[in-house]
Amino acid sequence: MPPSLSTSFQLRIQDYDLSATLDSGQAFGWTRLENHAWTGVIGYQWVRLSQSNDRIHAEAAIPQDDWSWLVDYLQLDFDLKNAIDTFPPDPPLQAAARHYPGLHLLRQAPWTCLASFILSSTKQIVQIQQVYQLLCREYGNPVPTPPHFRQAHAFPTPQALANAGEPALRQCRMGFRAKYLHQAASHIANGSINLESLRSLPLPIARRTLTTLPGVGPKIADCALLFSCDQPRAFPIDVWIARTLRKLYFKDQPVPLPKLQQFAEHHFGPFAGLAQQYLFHQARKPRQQNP
DNA sequence: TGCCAGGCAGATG
DNA sequence: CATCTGCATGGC
Repeated sequence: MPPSLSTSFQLRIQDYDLSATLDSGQAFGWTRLENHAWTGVIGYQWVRLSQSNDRIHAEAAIPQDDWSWLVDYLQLDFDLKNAIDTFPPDPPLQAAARHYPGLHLLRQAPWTCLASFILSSTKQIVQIQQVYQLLCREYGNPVPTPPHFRQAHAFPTPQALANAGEPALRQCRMGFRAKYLHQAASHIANGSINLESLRSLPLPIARRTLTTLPGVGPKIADCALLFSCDQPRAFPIDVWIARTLRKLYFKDQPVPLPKLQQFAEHHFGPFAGLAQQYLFHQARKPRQQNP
């Protein structure tokens, strides 16, 4: 067996906060273990991730000779400092970015990401995580899992969810979103929309494509585009971000969503979506005064 | 207990 | 355009 084939992987890295990143409302399939470790499934790979000082540690279920899928998912090569340098010299944003050094954007699989955000509307993050896990266990393919860990499953394919049917999906506690998820899955499964192609389309075109799907409006479209389709200017505006933008930039006036969207795109620059992630994290997990 | 949650679609002025 | 409402479910 070549020495490069191993179930474990380590990488030295600066400016990466694994826990903040996995727990920032981008991806819903991660389970926090004790001592700051996480387990989840990337594609068809089970992984356990942890961080100590300047190292990311990964443990897979089966030996790997190529970890690029992990590097890609975690965006370990992404130059965070360079991106933050493009932010406007805007005190509230600069402060938010300083509060969460090392918070990155992930690069998820487009279908997994789109589907999980279809489930997200007017649901709390904890509930989205529950429904996500339920869907994986019911309709996802089992993946190799190390002993002493609960059997893991991949996220279900569009075909699997299309075949399941709306009433069955409703059993997974997603309520009225079952119809949206089922229709979206059917469209993707029959090829009328190619999610991978969104990665090379201009942002406005990619948006228009996604919002033709039932249950996908501007917010969910931008989540999928930002978190999985290489669209760093996408700027999802949910209730938290809307509140934050109104408070920080509009003196708490009731500015309508389209106006906020327009403002954000002009104000935050080429990595607007990353700025959004810092503002979101700060709004959702306000940190008590820094020492 | 009631309010609200990483919204959207359809209906009304 | 802008605003309003119904939609399921469950955490706090």
